[in-house]
Amino acid sequence: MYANVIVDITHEQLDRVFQYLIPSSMHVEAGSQVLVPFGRGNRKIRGYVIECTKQAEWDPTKIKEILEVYPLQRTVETQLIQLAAWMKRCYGSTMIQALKTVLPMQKTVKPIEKKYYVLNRKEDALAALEEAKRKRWKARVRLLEALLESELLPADLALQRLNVTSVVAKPLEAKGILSIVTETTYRNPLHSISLEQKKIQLNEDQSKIVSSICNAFDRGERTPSYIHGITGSGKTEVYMEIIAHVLNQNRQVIVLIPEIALTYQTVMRFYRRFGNQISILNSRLSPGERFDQMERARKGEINVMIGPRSALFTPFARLGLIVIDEEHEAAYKSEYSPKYHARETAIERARLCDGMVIMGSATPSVEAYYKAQMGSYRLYRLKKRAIDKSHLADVSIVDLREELKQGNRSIFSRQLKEMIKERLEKKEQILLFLNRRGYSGFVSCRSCGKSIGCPHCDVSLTAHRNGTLVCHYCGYSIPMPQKCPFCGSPYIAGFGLGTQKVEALAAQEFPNAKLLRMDLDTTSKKNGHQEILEQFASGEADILIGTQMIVKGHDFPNVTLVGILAADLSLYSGDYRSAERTFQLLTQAAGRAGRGKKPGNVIIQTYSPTHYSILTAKEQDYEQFYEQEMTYRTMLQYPPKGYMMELLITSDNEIEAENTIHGYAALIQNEYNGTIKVIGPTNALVGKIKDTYRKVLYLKSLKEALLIEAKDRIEQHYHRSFPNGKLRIQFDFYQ
DNA sequence: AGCACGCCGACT
DNA sequence: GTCGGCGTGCTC
Repeated sequence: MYANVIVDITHEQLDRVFQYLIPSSMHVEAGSQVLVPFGRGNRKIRGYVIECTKQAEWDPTKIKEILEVYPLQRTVETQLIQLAAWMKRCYGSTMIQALKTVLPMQKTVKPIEKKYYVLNRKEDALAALEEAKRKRWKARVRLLEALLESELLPADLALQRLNVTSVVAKPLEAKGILSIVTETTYRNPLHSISLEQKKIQLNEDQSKIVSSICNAFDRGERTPSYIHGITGSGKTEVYMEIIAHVLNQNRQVIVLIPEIALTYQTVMRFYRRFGNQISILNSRLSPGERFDQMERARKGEINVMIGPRSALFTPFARLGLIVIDEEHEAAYKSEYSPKYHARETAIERARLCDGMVIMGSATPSVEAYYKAQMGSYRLYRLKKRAIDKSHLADVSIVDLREELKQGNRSIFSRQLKEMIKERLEKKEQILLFLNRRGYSGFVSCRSCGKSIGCPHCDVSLTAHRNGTLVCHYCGYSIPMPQKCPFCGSPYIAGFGLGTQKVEALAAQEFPNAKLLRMDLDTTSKKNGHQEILEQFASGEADILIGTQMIVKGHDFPNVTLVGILAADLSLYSGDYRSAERTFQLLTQAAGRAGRGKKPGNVIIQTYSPTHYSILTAKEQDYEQFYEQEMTYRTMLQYPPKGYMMELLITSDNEIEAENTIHGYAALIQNEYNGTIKVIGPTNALVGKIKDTYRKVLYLKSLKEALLIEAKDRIEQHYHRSFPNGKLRIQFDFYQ
């Protein structure tokens, strides 16, 4: 028997599988950690066994034996490696990709342990430099000259700029001319914050849920819980009570929050309650700070980690609870291989450490709600808003087709205009929400209708403010042309409705209102996002205009009107989730109105006023939406009723990609005739990126296991025919 | 990464 | 010839 072993994930060149012989007396299994001889010097290093096989994929005479197996110990690392193996199996990535996802600390060890070369005595160095010059030791001269100039030289810089490796520095260190110093700094991005231990009073519904979940936890029941609570019903307080309960039992907690909702407000609430035992991960942290946070978690210096998707892999040894807030968020699904979903992965991680998962949302994903209905999760409901007298907003729909018939060509319907004026008089605030999903500022010709695309990718170029057209996939950029490159017509223009345009039109319509705009341009500087929200919250402006970002997680008690300018832009994006996304966006946006004690109004402007996602969003009736959506999904066997897998093939050779994917389609067609439905193959939505062709194939089945089997079969086939080719395959499971 | 191999200039 | 620095390429 042979073992396929991964020895090191920190260096690109070692980033593959090595095969070792398992001595007959030794018991080795997938997941074991082993000691193996490596390289010409047979230096002993640690490795992870990812699988055991009878197949020697290397010249058998050259395969070395495993030296030692470490007993399967229950450390966090072992658990995370097991989790990686599960991700590889379920999401169809390579083991290395999965390991890199769950063990991010290995990769960031480097910037933390920074190596420096430091000069000891100048005279010695000058003497050594003389000698080196005389003997023409070029690398040594380069190093010494650089050191005489700056005295302290980071080793990575020496390697990049001077082409000096540690081999050059070592003899100099031995002679005492320089020292090699490794610095391990501990950065702490947290500032100590005073605790205001304010006891929150839970209402009856909230405390019922808390005690039910806490009791289940104490009894050792580990079924995930789902809290379906309308916006503003106080889910966070419920989480915090349960977190406190779990912390009291000396267990640790991970809280997942989509990055977009991880606002100062939210963070402060957790700080006030749990103080210094919490830590926060976000994309603003440098890799070093990030690593430090993970290291503190491993050492048990903190007990609660709050962060986005990747916080799921915090190395807590006593993990007892994972909370997933805003469960429906698309950000919980990874875009990179392994394309894991945080919900499923959290449940598996919790299973491995005997922990529990709690999720919550006002608009659960259809997949999760289905599982709750099937009894896989315990379902709890919060139907009342936590603040007394605050009520759900009154929502009305405006048919934009009707407006047009009446001769109103403005982007504001008459009803919306009137209400805005009324609120402005009352000094109440307004949110204008632009549903821009799926829209990009592409440029097209009004004469011939052609749009200007990227020559390397199959997408339209996006117009930027500085007068250039940029490809968002590869960065290709050209100045905005004065006339159409196809027909020469001067009438080319950006198409669609941007936040800037809305701002300009609003300024025209309501000249006395103070406007604030929130989009990529105004938030790109550090904390721009935060600043704008605070400005608005403190009443510095009357109207806030923005996209998705303005509807997440921030409370504006003085907002009493939300206008949704074009509700259906997200409805026809052409995938089976578009209705769900539309419903979620509209409901979340509507939930922003009337968070304080004043009643709120919401106006939804749309061209499809009879679509069920818009009608049910108006009623703010999730159950109704769910019923209708499930009818549609059942009819077409989309998830969660059926399972679906996407196979993506990328190659710079289009014909090879085409042939291969047709081959796989035929293979599955033959092997699983009737049990797996094959759709395609076709070009991917973006058929070419950076001159690499992209072909996709969809497999649908009622049984998930069959799809995983099909994935394994395709994988085997791939390994046999393209051991190191440029053609790549990737899997994505929709669930 | 870390190690050995082999090239090539310098010293004896 | 031999010694040893320095660049390169491989590791099952």
